[in-house]
Amino acid sequence: MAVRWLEPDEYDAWRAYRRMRALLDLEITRDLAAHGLSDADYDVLTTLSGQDGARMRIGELASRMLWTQSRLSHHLTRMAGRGLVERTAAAGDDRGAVVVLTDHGWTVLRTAAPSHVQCVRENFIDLMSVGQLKALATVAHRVVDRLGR
Amino acid sequence: MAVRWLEPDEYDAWRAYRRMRALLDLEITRDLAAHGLSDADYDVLTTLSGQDGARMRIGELASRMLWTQSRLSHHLTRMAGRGLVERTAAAGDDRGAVVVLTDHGWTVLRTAAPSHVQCVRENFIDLMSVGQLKALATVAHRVVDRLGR
DNA sequence: CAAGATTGAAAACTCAATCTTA
DNA sequence: TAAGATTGAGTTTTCAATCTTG
Repeated sequence: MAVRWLEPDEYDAWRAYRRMRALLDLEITRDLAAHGLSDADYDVLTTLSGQDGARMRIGELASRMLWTQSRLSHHLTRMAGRGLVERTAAAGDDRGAVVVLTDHGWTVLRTAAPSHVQCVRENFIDLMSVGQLKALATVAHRVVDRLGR
Repeated sequence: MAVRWLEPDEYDAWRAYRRMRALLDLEITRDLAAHGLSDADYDVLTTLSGQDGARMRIGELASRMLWTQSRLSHHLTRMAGRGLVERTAAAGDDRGAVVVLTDHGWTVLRTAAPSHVQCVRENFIDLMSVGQLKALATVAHRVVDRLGR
């Protein structure tokens, strides 16, 4: 099978995409660190905050975040230790567990969010035209449709 | 200071972008793992392979990859242990060190590359129109210009 | 036995401290 | 003292094994 290597334009786009990601990640990490949060912490907090009662089954949270349950379990232990979340029993299934955002978790999230959103805006969203934003969204959705189970 | 939250379209694009990244990373990781490589390994190998003599000063390699020297140093120790790269002295500066791709490193890279490129093609590049590819590249370059040093 | 989740050990990454030469 | 790089300790992530309930 002959390999179809990337054309110059394709290779350039791929490399630029990779570099953008890396730089944006560094910037976001820096921004969140100022509020005492890691990227992972913030993902957990925002994902929970979007749910009714800010609570979720652990397995569901893990699959939503595309994390392994093991990773999430370890991470929740640390976050619970800092008072950001709490583990509670699942109603109707004694095997299951539910994580809930604590008041403190809410407070920290609300404190960090404005600066985070501004960071995303300044360094990503606001650098695009409407057409580019739309192109990005379209492409992203196609990739997600293809790879998302 | 009032926060400019993301508009629905912006939020959707941001979320889709994040999910695309995560899924694409998982797929690429899976593909490379079949050849015994991590994403980090592959980045080191390809970056080195693009240089004259497949050799680079360690500090230069670190900054090119946007890694800390510490991370790279630890990683090179492991890669050297597997025979993928070799540390050598830098000509003209006895403080410096140079990493070189070994023959084995080349072999592994050439073995893994075709499948990796196909993975990137199938799940990313080939899912875009020419216009979308161009939009992506433009945006990525803008972000890189803004955040890169 | 399968599902839901946790655990412990090993690998990878980060951070600050250290070592060596310019 | 600064530049180039490595080291060790602590944290996070991964991988496989385990525990508990359906």
